[in-house]
Amino acid sequence: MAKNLLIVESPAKAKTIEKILGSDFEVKSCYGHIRDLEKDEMGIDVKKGFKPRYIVPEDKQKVVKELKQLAKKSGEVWLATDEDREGEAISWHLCEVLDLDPLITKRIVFHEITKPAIKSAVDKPRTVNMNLVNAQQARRILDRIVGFELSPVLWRKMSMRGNLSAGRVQSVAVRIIVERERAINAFKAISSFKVEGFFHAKDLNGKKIIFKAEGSKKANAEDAEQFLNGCIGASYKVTDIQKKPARKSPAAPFTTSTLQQEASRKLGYGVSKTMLIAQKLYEAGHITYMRTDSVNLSDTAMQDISKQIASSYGKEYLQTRKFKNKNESAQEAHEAIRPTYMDKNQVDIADGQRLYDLIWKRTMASQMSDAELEKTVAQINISTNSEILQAEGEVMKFDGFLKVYNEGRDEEDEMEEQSTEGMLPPLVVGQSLELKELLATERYTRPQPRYTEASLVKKLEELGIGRPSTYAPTISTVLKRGYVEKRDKEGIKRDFRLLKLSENKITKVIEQENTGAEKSKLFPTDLGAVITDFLIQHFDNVMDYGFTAKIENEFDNIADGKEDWSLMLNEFYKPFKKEVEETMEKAERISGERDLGIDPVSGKKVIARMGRYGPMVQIGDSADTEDKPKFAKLKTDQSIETIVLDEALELFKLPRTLGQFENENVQVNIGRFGPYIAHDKQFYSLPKEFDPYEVTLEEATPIITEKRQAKSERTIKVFEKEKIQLLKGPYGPYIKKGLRNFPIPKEQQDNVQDLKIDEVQKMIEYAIANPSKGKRRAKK
DNA sequence: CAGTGAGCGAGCTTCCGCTTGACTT
Repeated sequence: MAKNLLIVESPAKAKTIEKILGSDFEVKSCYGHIRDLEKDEMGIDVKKGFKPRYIVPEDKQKVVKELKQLAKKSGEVWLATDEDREGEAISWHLCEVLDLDPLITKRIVFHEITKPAIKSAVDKPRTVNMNLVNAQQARRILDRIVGFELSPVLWRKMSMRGNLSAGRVQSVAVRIIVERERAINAFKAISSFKVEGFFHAKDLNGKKIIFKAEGSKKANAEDAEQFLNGCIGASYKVTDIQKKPARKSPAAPFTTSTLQQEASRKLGYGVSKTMLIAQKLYEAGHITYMRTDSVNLSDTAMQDISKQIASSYGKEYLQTRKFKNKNESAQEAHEAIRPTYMDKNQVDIADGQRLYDLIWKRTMASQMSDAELEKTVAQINISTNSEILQAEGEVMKFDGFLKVYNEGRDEEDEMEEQSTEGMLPPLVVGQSLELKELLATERYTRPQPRYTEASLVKKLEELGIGRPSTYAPTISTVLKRGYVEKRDKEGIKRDFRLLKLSENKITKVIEQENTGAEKSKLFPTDLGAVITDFLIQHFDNVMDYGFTAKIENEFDNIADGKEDWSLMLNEFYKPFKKEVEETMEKAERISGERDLGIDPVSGKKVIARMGRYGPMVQIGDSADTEDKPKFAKLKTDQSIETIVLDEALELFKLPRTLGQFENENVQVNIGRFGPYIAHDKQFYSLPKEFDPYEVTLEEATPIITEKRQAKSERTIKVFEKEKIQLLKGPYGPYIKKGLRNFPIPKEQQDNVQDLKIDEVQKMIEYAIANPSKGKRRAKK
């Protein structure tokens, strides 16, 4: 008898399931969705009740052809795609393509790839749930409508070139970044003084130590000074000691989102890197599926984990738990991310060990005992004063899960928790204390931090926007479109005041701290900001943070058979399409224009706005044909929203034409690598002792001639058309193309004079294709 | 590491969600 054909989404799953099911089944994978909407005219017949037109995309035709052939010669076809909206739709598309009747074709689901789960699924097959399929179609069609209607509006209204796009997920992601940036810019730091007393004491071994106690109030400068004055000659006494037990519980096992966050915090990985490595671990069979929103662990996994905890750490460390998903939008088609075998500690995957360790530890910890702590709070009385100082200490009584793993924290959470963990010396009520010093330190409130890739994912997940499979691609998209940039920001120096009472004398000092420095954070570009404002202005419905949650609710109703999908789409489409048409017709070009003031030299208006080539400042009116306006590009750390008149005017000082030398203009400018002089299509970097805003023609010409001389001595040959040079270096000849250098193979170094352009091209291509050799040389 | 910046207009671009490909040395 012919084998039955069982179809799943992932090929890695297919292999495991085939082993479990044995000889009755052949298990194949369809590699996710096999059909999608046609791209022409949106692939939707709006007038015929939003009837979708599906096609098999180019890259899926091979898979579909194979499945068709297999289905023909197989016994029964079983559909085992994931148990969520998308999985249900994939099953239905398979019915359509493989010519199966969805009313009778067997459809099974399981949340975990274990023998009992799959066997019991096979025992009770159902059929395709068309309501759920319709909910997916509504989701797909709505996303297509939003994306393919909004994007052309941007093409029409934006003067800047590039592939612009908008969509339900990406546009809100950009909005989050833009609004955070504005909150940071609008933030005004408020300072207050925090009082800390440092006291001498002895620890259990009689060793001298110093411990800290804090005042409860935040004071202004005057009050702080007055308080310190009042403490001159005071004595200090312990008046109360409270001990409280505390517990700490482990976090749930990883989902896609929490894995991305922890890998970012602990390993510094971007979300794409995390997913790439996780994919490799999954394909090698080391971990369960990595695109999941579920925190569940299978029973067999729980047994495996329990056994491992008991044998490695002892029974007292074991405390099993069932975690519940906090996220309403979760569809939980898979398990949490966990190792497939807990006794496996080493993985042979490039870059995979550290991520695997993280997954292993988090999984172990999730089923381990709570950590038990004892918190001690001591009150310290000041004889001259009603203010009370409080010392806090924490002692670990039982480490529990902390033996294995402690979850990292975001900057955002750190701001709220000013933790004072640590040990206190043994203290008794009534004990007198000797003061070392009393400090009143000026502290500033901080704005919220900018998002990292991972904290943006966390935010999107909280809003129910996007899915585990799309978090990383969404971030890539907004970066690729130039709406958002990932970069570092240098901090600025800030003074803060410090009052110190020591040996009954008060001293005042001003110290400096660095503030606002950020690494690898997401910043909105001007392009992202102006497009966001435009979209909010005209399409506030779609741009609303609650929009996805709202339509998800309706998709749920469709899935429950309580709502008709084409009616739901129509309800959305009518006002949306009207707004699209009105905006296309009436809306002004997107410019983000801001008045900065008047140029004192020319008396003309200075504005900042988006131009054809990006954000810029402009002096004078575009319509003025007599006296044409002047333009200058913004620097990378400047933006239309925050630039001020003086900064704008500064930009017009460069590039500066100094005059002519050898009948060619001499210009100074600041480039990516610092100030430079441009002359006769050549660039010469400006020595540090010269200021680009001050340097004169007389100073510049010697620089040109000297550098040219030095260069000519080093030059062997120039292929001018291609801007490729052969140069002499201390280690032998090399190729210079633009700003990059490339090696010349040893065998050919003797006859560099005779090299032809195509030979040199080949060397460059080779060097680019084999970067390892270049790197080794560069390191030395 | 230049210069450009308005609007017109061929013909182009675009969404979200599911899954991994592999023309060659």
